[in-house]
Amino acid sequence: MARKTGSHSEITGPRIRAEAQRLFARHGFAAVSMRQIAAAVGVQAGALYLYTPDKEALLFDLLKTHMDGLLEAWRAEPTGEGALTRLERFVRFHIRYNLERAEAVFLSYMELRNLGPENFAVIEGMRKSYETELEAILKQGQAEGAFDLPDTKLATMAIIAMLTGVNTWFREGGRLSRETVEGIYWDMVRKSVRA
Amino acid sequence: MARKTGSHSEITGPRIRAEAQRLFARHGFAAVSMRQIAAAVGVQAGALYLYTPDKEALLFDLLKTHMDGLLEAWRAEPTGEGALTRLERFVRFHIRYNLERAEAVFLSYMELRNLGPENFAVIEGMRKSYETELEAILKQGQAEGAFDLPDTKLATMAIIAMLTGVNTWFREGGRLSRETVEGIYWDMVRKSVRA
DNA sequence: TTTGCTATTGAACGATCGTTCAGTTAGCGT
DNA sequence: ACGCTAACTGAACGATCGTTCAATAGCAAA
Repeated sequence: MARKTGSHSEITGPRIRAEAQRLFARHGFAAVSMRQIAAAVGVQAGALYLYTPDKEALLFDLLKTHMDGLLEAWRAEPTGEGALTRLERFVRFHIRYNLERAEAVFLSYMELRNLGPENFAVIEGMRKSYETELEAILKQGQAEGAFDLPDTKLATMAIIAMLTGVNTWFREGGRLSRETVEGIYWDMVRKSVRA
Repeated sequence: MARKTGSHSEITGPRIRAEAQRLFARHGFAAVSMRQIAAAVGVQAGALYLYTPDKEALLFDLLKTHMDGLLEAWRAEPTGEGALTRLERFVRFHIRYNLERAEAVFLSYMELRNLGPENFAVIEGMRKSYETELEAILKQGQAEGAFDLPDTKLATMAIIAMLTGVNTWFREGGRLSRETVEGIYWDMVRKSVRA
């Protein structure tokens, strides 16, 4: 037995990334073996190395892909004029986008330390530039006199932590719909920054 | 060579827990071997099993001890009468207590999944009861008419996530002192909940 | 100074780890 | 029908994993 019937790299490749993401998110990068990933895909461990040079590169690919998607999606989002409108867009976008990709978000926050220094710097830089998007909005609001914030950097971190926290407790089909949650969080954020 | 000169269980025990906490926080539970912990303590791997039945129990002990300390410290905190005062106490307490124990906090959030179901339930229950402390304050403020919150459970999660987020970026000796940070966060929280 | 206990070593256990590679089969253009 | 190549197997590599245990050295009480 060697090649499997119906096997194609355009199918196996994505499946490997999908199963790796699922397993890494569930058990943690270090706790998941290449053999477990292979088994989930339905393939032998050696076959994974046709798709990734090593285990860390597989993780990096997942994180990089996620951050690329996040930054691109935010740039594609319609941008309002006033800081208040832009902030509401950001709050709702962040909650929605992250809830739709819970596994990838989880990985991006938990498994960064398993990257080597260069790979770490790449992801960290992308995260930083995402945070800068929010900070720019806060600065604009400050300049407009719509917000009253003693420190925009700190407010940026506070707001992002609060929004990302939704992922830790929100469950589809629970007591509150995603739209309701978006609304309530937007309300709290709006009040917390207002002049 | 068997027993080391000057060796005592009251010394080695705490050192094992301290080094384990440091290494688990830095590299993750699954990525740290018993031999690494032993080496950090200056002992052979087998000696660790005089102090813990297995690796998971070592992690559980760290998490349990941390949560015990957190709950006890909060109960020892002076409790104001008004909801606003009590909320300020909580905000400042949470930031201060967590910043002083960054490694333990990090572990409590990242390594829960490495516990078996029973151990997991214990820690999860303690976390829940800590969250309930905050929610009680929010409910009181709601009843007093001092706060305006559509959902106290959600506000609880939002505030805790925001406060705990300080640990991800705060560095001693940085641009802002811990007291300043406490003040700014308290300002944002106060505004976000006010009627 | 002997005795009993405490603390630890060091070797060993089987299992599993990430990774490599020669060999083998399936798909496909010719 | 053939030959080339893409896709994968299965076995193997040395390293390391968590854990156990008989042997032993330092300590404290007698």
